[in-house]
Amino acid sequence: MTATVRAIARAAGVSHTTVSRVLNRSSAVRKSTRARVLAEVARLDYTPHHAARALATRRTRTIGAVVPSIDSSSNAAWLNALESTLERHGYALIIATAGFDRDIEARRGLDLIGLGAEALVVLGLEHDERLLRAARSREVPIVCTGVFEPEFPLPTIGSDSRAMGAVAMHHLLDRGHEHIALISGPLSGNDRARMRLAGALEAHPDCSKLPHLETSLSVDGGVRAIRELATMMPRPTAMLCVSDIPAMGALFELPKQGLRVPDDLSVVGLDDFDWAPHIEPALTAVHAPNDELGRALGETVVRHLDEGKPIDPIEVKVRLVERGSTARR
Amino acid sequence: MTATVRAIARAAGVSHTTVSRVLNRSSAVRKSTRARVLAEVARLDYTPHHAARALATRRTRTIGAVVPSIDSSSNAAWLNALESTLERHGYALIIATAGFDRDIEARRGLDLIGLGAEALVVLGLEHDERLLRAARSREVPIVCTGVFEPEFPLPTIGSDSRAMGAVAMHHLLDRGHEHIALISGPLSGNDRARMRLAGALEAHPDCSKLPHLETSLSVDGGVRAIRELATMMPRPTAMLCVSDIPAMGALFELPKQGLRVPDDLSVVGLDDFDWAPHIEPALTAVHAPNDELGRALGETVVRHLDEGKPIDPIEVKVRLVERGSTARR
DNA sequence: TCTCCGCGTGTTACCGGTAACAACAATGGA
DNA sequence: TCCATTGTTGTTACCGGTAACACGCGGAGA
Repeated sequence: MTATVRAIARAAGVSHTTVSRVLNRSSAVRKSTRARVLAEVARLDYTPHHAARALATRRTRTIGAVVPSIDSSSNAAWLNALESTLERHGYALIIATAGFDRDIEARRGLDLIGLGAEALVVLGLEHDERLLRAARSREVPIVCTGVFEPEFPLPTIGSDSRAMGAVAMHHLLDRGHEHIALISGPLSGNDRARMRLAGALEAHPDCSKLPHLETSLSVDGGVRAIRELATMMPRPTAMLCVSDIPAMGALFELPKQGLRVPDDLSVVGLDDFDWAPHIEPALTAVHAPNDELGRALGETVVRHLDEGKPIDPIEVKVRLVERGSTARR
Repeated sequence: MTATVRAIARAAGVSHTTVSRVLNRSSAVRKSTRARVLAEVARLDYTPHHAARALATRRTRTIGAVVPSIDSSSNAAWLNALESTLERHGYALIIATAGFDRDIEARRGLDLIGLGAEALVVLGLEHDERLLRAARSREVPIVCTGVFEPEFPLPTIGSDSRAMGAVAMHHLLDRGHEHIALISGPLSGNDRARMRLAGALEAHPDCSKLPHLETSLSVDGGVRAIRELATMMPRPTAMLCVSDIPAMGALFELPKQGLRVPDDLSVVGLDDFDWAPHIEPALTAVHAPNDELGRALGETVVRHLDEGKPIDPIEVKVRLVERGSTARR
């Protein structure tokens, strides 16, 4: 029932090609013809049929992203910025969720390629070979985000996960802490978390005996981790949270366990979410600029698709923001 | 370069229609033929061309959602559940962000329709007439979410925003509070917030003189609201946060202003995010089940598109969870 | 034996755009 | 006056699927 180029053409008394030309400014059209066509376009409330155009041009102007879940603060933030950036350039974003399962990630990635995604954004470095092969053979570029590894065969756009861990660890070491507990979410299927953790450990001169608590990636996970930590003897003098999400739970639970921050225990987080400056005590954290990340992703991918520029790795720099949750030992 | 039905057909020595039939089980195909075709499909790594299929079938199996932003906890949560639900039924979700601007929302909604979205999910009741008209004329169903209004001309799937406000207000009234401050994010362009607020006010016998602080929808907004509230004379004995996001900031800032919760001031929130039970004191809040909402949205839309069932309004029930942040006056 | 039916398959057209190419008029310089 | 060039438009094919229809064939029933 909806108008087509041919319907417009008939109404305006021209050929359907001329209508297409008017709509795409692809070649010269007489001013009067153009006006007549545009009038009919408006009158008949014409909207181009995306699938038809995609079929003819072999361009969908669609980008795919596969993430573990939409509703984790860090992903949501860069996805949001990515979507806005793409929109400004006339691209759409399709998001698929895959949890932390590599098989599912591959399946969803293949779905997106099948849907016509012209580029794929995925998290981290580890991906199923089937997905990589399919993307290569169909010439769909893959961008790995949430990490920065300039030597990696695929382009990475993100922050140096190892450095994030290391910066946080150095901060604690500088303040005289040695016995430092590490808290992280699940490491399986999450190489970003593993790299953050590894970066932190490597920065410690004697990392082999640092306690590491692996909990769920939730506020509640942080709470449970602290209950466990409270029983440790000797108690660590500091803790490093590989994600801010459990850090929030930790800051809530520590006082309940009779532990004052930072007097009894210093706490440092990675991510630096918006609540970090306001919680009591304010959380010292390594800031990961997710907005900047989303914009960088979008701009780079668009420049590649529109102008053929290569997708080069980009490091989104992090910085430590010192607040009240850490103190000299 | 990628394989097409015709390429498969040539390789398998059949017609391209037969290949299509094998892939869609649309009519009987001899077992041996079927096997031959499937072998070639696998060998040539064939993937259906989505745009071509969409053009021929006039189905895209794509749903659109227009939200203010992806990275607000409540939206992210139901979007996540919606995406998973749709995926299970073979549908893709395209998310567009529009802030709280009705014009932009209309533009982005039209974009999604142009992209071939078979249904549109939008937040709240107020929408640009152009968008509604376009959806109607193209027979794209629109579902309003984040609200429940059975009498509204468009189907609504969500929680009764007024009731959320009312439940919270009654809780405070029951505990003997009368002088109750209301804190909300920006009301402009956000009818859900306005309805929550209205519901709360209407539940109060003498609502005309209740103070209302409109701040930004952020933790920082809550902090600033409390700084303002601390100067009020006489000071309210309770506050009702129309969203949990500023509620977090409020709970952080209140002790800094020398106000103890709940002794000096009771606090109740709407939404009940995951941190609510863990913050100190634990936040009494009206729980909005966003996961359930996302699933309900997905199932209903899919049932409509796949089975022709009507999209009926669905109320996602809320409940008050009483915790430590509210007390008898 | 003949007809009818259903199964399996191919032929052909169509979905709604874009693009290569042809056609034709008007213009301008030789 | 003639030809090359430019500007404007139409013809036709094609992108990669799906679907209506036709057709040949074998078996069942009359």
